[in-house]
Amino acid sequence: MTGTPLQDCCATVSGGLDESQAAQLASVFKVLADPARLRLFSLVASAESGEACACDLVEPLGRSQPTVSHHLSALVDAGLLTREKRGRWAWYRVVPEQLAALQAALAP
Amino acid sequence: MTGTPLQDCCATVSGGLDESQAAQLASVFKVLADPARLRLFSLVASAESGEACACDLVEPLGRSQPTVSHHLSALVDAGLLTREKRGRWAWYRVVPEQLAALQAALAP
DNA sequence: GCATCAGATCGACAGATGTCAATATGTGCG
DNA sequence: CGCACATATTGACATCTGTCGATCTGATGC
Repeated sequence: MTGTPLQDCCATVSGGLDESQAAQLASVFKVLADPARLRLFSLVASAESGEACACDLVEPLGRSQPTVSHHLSALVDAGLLTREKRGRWAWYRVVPEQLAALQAALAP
Repeated sequence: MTGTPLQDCCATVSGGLDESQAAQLASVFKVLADPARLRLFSLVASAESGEACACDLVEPLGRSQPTVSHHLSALVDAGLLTREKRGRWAWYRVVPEQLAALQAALAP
């Protein structure tokens, strides 16, 4: 889970991926392939202000605080979210570029 | 892994998914979250005729025949590919609707 | 300094997953 | 029928992964 940009350009899923390209793309999908992370991501994405505090994510997810922190780190490592610590709190925002890159990878 | 259509309409990732929606969407991502399956899918997607025979997929993937068959079944179960048996051979095609649904789920 | 709070990290553990060898199923051909 | 071939299924195994409780790290406020 590198967080590096998904591809230089236009290496879509329909193009005959080699093993390393496939591994890289798969690693990003893997992060989204979990209900907890998917819900965390959607919670951040649907935040009014464009960002969400970790403290507001534990309760709606219904999982322990360490688990939420773990999943948020995975989303950050995958380049899907950014984390900014302000005082005691951690604020998360979506990375539209990575979302767009994923979407592009699925384009025929 | 049901293969049911991904959503009735417009339940994007940015909309506050509930647990069951998230689980369903995650199960499709999970199938793509593996290099072997991603490469199989891209091989089928890039086939000239729009379909590919399983016999032509084992060698380029570099994995055993049972493993390839296993992954192809997963892709079919997820609704990403269809399988048609003709004689001794099995032919696979992509399901554009499911691909489009996935793409739509990532739309902001 | 000290107590408190938010969040990250660690350690452990049950359950899921990818892989292969062996075997089964089913199809076409003499 | 009987053999060869293409796939699918089964069983076993090592590895990965999600989860939690306990603990550590920092920041705030008295």
